[in-house]
Amino acid sequence: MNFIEELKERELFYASTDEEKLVEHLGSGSPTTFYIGFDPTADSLHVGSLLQILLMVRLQRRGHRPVAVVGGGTGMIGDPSGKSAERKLLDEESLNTNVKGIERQLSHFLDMSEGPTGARVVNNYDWLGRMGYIEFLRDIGKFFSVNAMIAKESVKNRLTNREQGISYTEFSYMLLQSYDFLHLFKHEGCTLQMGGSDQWGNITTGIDLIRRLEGGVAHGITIPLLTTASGTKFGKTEAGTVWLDAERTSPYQFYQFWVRTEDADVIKLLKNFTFLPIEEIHALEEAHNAQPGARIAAKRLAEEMTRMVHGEEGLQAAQSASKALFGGDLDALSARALEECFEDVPSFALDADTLSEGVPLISLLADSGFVTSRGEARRLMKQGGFYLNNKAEQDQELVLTRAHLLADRFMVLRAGKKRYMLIKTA
RNA sequence: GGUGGGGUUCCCGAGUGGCCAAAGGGAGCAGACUGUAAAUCUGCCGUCGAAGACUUCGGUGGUUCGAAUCCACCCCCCACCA
Repeated sequence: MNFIEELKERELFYASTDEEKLVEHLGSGSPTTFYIGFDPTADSLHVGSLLQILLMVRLQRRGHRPVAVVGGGTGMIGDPSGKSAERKLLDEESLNTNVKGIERQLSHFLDMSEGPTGARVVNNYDWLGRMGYIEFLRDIGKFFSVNAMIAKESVKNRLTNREQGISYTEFSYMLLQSYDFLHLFKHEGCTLQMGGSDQWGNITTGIDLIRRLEGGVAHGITIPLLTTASGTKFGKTEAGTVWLDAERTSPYQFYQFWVRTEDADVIKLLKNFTFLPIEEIHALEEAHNAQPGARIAAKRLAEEMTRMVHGEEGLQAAQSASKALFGGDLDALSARALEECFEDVPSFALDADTLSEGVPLISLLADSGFVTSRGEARRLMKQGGFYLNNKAEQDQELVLTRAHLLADRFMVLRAGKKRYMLIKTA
């Protein structure tokens, strides 16, 4: 099975340039160098970009050579594709921090070893940053037709939008991305760019540029943008974006994110994100349909993803914490089991002396960050959604003392069915 | 630089002197139903609180008993023209 077929089978194919030639190119026996660009809008990548990373991994495993371009230069501009509003520009310092963080994460997934298929991470600021404006206009700008540029969907939307226009800066974005491709073609022998379907215009423009300036042949593949069956943004939870960095999204939270995948999405996500053989995914689908309540597929998805991102150790922590919290009777849990949860579950340290004097529950809820305000704490309790140590608690005047501790050290706060926080005395 | 249109609570978006903490929708949170799913229904959704009080409608200063709403100046965004 060739790469394109693999992508199609995994619902990861959206469009490509001449498919026949592309397949031939990739199957020639020698490694093809390909690239994907990453936006340095934060110092960590999130589950959305993970899909792109895994795409690189898939192709690298087939004996090709990945180049990850971190957009240190283009990040200063902002891609108008898929955006309805002008982007805020990042300053150089935070950009640098972000670039470093992303580089570190990419190296976790890609094989960075020396050799013909060893991955590289490059920063396009290295070539864009030192290019002069006049030089750019003369050498590159000359080859772009404004007529063609304004016909691009991404630009057209912003052009016809009366409320939100497009700045010259953003308008120039596609030139820079095209230049990236050209640069990589010349210096890295890169002949393939991949990206989300919103990148199609930018990719083809780059291919055109390579043909015109170098007479070279380059290719492009796009994959579908991630959406969920219920139309919400993928990769967001009540706590915000799901990051790959354990500091930002703990393995427990990461695991939980995947466990809660909607039925309608779970099989697609298994195909998109995991390396499980397609036959195994089909088997999971059957098992799921046979007894959907068991959430077999979602648990497997969570397991695979957590292991992939946080390792076996992270997976163990996430699973044991999940088991402890969703297992039922907290009283039966040992201090040790609770302690293990702390590594991962959001927690808050409470001063033991303060507790001896008594702490109003409402205050603790707000101060620990469990809820955003005292008003919300009251609301939560009034509506019956609050649990202290897994027992419903509606007394808004309750003052906590040492008597409320589990195993003499802990308290477990819970909102609704699934949001937990552990309070630990110190 | 000119003309016109805008900047409202997380987002979109009503509101043009008191009835406005501010319609409606979305997002979010909780409850019911469930399977840590979806859909649906219900409640909540500025802060503190028992009531009630306090802060908010780009900024600053005015007018007024009273302003998100009127006036002045300023800042920012958009469109068209130059």
